[in-house]
Amino acid sequence: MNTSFFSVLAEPNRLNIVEILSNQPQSVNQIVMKLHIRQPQVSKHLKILADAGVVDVNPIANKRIYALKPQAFKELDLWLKKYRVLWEDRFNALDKVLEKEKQKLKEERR
Amino acid sequence: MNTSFFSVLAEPNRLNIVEILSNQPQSVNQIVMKLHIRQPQVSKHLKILADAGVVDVNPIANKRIYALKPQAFKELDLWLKKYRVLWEDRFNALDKVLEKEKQKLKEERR
DNA sequence: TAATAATATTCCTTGACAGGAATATTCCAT
DNA sequence: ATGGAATATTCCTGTCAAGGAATATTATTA
Repeated sequence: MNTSFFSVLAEPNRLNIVEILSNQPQSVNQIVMKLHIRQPQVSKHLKILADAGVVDVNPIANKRIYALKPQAFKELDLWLKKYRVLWEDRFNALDKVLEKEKQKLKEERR
Repeated sequence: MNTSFFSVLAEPNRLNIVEILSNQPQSVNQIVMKLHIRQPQVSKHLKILADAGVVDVNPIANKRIYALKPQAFKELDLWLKKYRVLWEDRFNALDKVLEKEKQKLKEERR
């Protein structure tokens, strides 16, 4: 996992755009109408999202239909797998580590 | 989902710290030794991570053991659920939307 | 209590990035 | 080819966040 996915979603308007596109692919103007920013900013954000591989474009007539790219989210899901043990593991690894640290301290003092 | 989780992980060193902590909770110095930045920066990044609820601290002697907070990752997982249909759905919604847009255009021309 | 280890904070500077405004580009219909 | 609709790009400015350096704080040990 690299940081580019996180950094593009760190901008509130871009996260909004992603949420909007999660309903269905749509054109720039459709997105503009659902946000409180102007068209040039939306185009800029879409470019950043496209460069990061989060969305892609399909031109239809003189409209451009933006859609989420499944691969990006698939990769995030894969990355997140590593962290599922955090809450799925029934027994808490933290307690064990802390206990071990305390033991080490005691031993050092002997 | 708010952007704070994404924005804290957008910084490469912080993402590194998270990956390091995914192995096990550990002290500031242990983290410093595994990165190429100095202790004050690590402390700063840890503070940002803590403020965002991604990590928390347990003091042991004069060390401070940082650990990932499961809840943060659980929330990301929950958010991501909405996007799983993107690659799990066998039939591709994009094609349908594009087809529909083309239809609309044709109808407008009549 | 003084010294030291471990960690946190402050101040400063610089670079990146978002929005506004204006303009450019692309595509389509006539 | 011309006009208009849809979208993209450029330039500018202000803000914010990261790193460096120095220093402060906290906790432990002697």
